[in-house]
Amino acid sequence: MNVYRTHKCSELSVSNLNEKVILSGWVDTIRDHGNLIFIDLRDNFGLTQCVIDAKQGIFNKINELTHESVIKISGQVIKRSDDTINTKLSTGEIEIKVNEFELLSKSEVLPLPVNSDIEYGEEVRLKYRFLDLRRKKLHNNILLRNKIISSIRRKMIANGFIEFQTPILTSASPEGARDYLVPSRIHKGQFYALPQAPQQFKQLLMIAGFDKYFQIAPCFRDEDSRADRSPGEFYQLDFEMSFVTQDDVFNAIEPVLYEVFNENNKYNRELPATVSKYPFVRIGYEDALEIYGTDKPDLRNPLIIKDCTNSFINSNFKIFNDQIKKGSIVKGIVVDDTADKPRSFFDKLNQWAREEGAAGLGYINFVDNSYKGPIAKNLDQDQLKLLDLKNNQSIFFICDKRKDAQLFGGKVREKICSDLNLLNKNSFEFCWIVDYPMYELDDKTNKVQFSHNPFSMPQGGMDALENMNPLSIKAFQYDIVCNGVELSSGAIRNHRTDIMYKAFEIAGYSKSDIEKKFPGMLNALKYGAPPHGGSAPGIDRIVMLLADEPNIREVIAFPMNQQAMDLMMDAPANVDKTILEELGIKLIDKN
RNA sequence: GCGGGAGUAGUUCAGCUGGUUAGAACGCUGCCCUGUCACGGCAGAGGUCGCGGGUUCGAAUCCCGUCUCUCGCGCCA
Repeated sequence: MNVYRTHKCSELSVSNLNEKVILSGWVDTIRDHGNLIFIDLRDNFGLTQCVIDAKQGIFNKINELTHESVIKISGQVIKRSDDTINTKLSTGEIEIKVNEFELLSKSEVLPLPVNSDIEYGEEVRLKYRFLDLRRKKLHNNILLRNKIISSIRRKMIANGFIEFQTPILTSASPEGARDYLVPSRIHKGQFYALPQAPQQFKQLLMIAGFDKYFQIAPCFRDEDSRADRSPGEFYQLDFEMSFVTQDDVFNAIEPVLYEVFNENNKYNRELPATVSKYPFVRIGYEDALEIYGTDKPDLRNPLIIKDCTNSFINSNFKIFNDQIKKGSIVKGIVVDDTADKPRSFFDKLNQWAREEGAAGLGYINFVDNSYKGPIAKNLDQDQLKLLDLKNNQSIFFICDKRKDAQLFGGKVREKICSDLNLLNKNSFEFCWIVDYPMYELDDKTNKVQFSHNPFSMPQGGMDALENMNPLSIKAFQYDIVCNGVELSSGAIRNHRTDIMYKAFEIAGYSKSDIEKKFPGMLNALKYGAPPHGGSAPGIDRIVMLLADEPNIREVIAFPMNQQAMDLMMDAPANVDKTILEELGIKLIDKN
C-alpha cells in the first residue's frame, strides 16, 4: 500500500462511507470556525473537504497550517448532512473526519494566490510559474496539451508514421529566421545551431527509405515574440511522406486534425464547437488575397471582398477614376443589414480607416430601391446595378494599387466583422492555402528571390523553370489555416538535383553556392531520392485554439517572457570567465 | 530598432484639474466563533507611489530622462 494515499482527492463518494482513508495534497482553503476547521485538500485530480474539531488532539497543529502546505491526512469518510452537501464538488456529498495528519512540506506566504481565478501580472506568474501551474486554468490547459499530444501521437503511429528524434545540435541554416548558436569547445570559434525545424533531417529520412516520418519536434528560432509566437522554442507536429502528391499529404493529415479538434471541442465551452469536415476548403494564394485580403483567412468571418473596379471606370467619381487610370483597383465589401445605420456608424469607420493610413472608407447604402451615401450620386444606374446590392445592404470601397487594396481590404473585412460581431466564435474553420508563388521580386533590389521554401518542387518541374516567367511559376507549397491562425506550412519537396540547381540559378545562386550551403542535402539527393512531401502543424497553436486562449504562454508550461528571458530559472545569464575561455570566446565590452 | 498601454502594500486595484497622516479588497499577524465551502466578526502590521532629475511653498499626480512588463510593427526560408 502506498504510504501517502489510499485515494486521490477526486475519488471518494458515498460508496466509500465509513472507510478509513489516507489522502495527501495541498491545503487549498482553510475555513477556521474556532472550534471546527474545514480544509479543502487539493491534488492533481480534485478537492476533498476535511474536517477537524477541537476535541481532537491534532487540532492545535492543524490550526497552524498555511495555504499551499503539503499534508497527509488519515481519517474516516463520512456523509455530509443534506443541508451541507456541496453540489459544485464531485466529492461534495462526503467529507473526511481527520484523526491523524502529517505536515509533509510547509509553504511560506504566497507571492501569488493559488486558490483564486483572478488575473495576475505576468512577471509574478512567470517567476513563480510552479505556483501558477497549480492554479486551475493553467493546470487544465497543460493537461489539455498532454491529451492533444498523446492523441496525435497515437493517430500518427496508427497511420503508419514512424517517430524519430533528430539532432538538437546541428548546423546553421542559411535561409530563414535568425539561429540560436551554441559554441563548440573542441572547435574553437565554430558554432552549432539549434534547428529552426528538422526540415533537412526529415527529408534525409525519406531518402533513407523510412517511408513516413513524424516527430513532435522542438524548433528554435531567434525571433521577436507575439501573442501567438513564443520566443525561443516551439513544437511542431512535423511529418513527411514518400511517394506522395499534394493530395496524399492533405488526405493523411486532415482526419488527424479533424479528430483532434473534435475530441477536444468541449474544453472550456458551454456548447461543443463545430469543426469543419474534411476535405478542407482549398483556396489559391492569389484568390485568398483577392477574396479575403490575407493568406490566412478566418473563414468564420462571413464577409468577402469583391472587385468593383468596373463600376468606377469612367464614373463621375473623380478620386477613384483618376486612381484607376494610374493602375489602381477598387475593392468592395458588401455587408447585410447596415444600410439604415446612423451616419455616425459610417463616420467612425471612415475615421478608423484614416488612422490606419488609408485616405478614407467610401460606402453606398441601398435602401428601398434607392442608393444613398456620399459616393452614390457619382455613379449611373448601370454602374450601381453592377454592385448587385440587396435591400438594406451597404458596400464599402477601397481604392488603391492592387496589393495595397487587397491587404487593406483584409483589414476592413476584419474590422467590420468585429464591430458587428459577425464571428461564430464556437467553430473551427479549416482551409488550405495552395499554389504559393515560387518566386517574388525583392522590394529593394528588384531581384527574383524565393518567396517561400527553396526546397519546394515548382509546379511544372524543369519545364516550368526553363520556359515560364519565374514570377508566374507556382510551387507545390501550402499552408493550413484555422480560424485565421496559420497552423503550418508544407510542401512537396524538390527531390531532383537538376531541378534544384536550376531553381536556385533563377534566384541567383551558382552551383557552388548551393553545394556550400546544403552539402548534406544535395549529396543525398544524388543517390536516389523518392518523391516526398509533408507539413508541420504548430502544436502550441493547436492547443491555443482548443483552449480558447489569446496568448500562447497560457498553453506552455515554462514559457519565456517577451524579452526571451526565463524569469524563474534566470536565463539567459552571465557565465564564468573560465568557461568562456575554454570555449575561446571573448566578450566585447559595449561601453 | 519603432509605436500604443501599463508600473502605487505580498497580490489585484482606486487615488479627479498638484494640497493634511496615500486608501480598498484578498493575503499576513493576533483575538472571537462547531457546519463552512470566496465562512463570518473585531483589531493590527505592512508603502523610497519603478528609478533619476526638474517645475512648485507643496508632486503618486505636471515636465524631461531612464528601466521593467505587455500589445502591435519591423523580423518570422
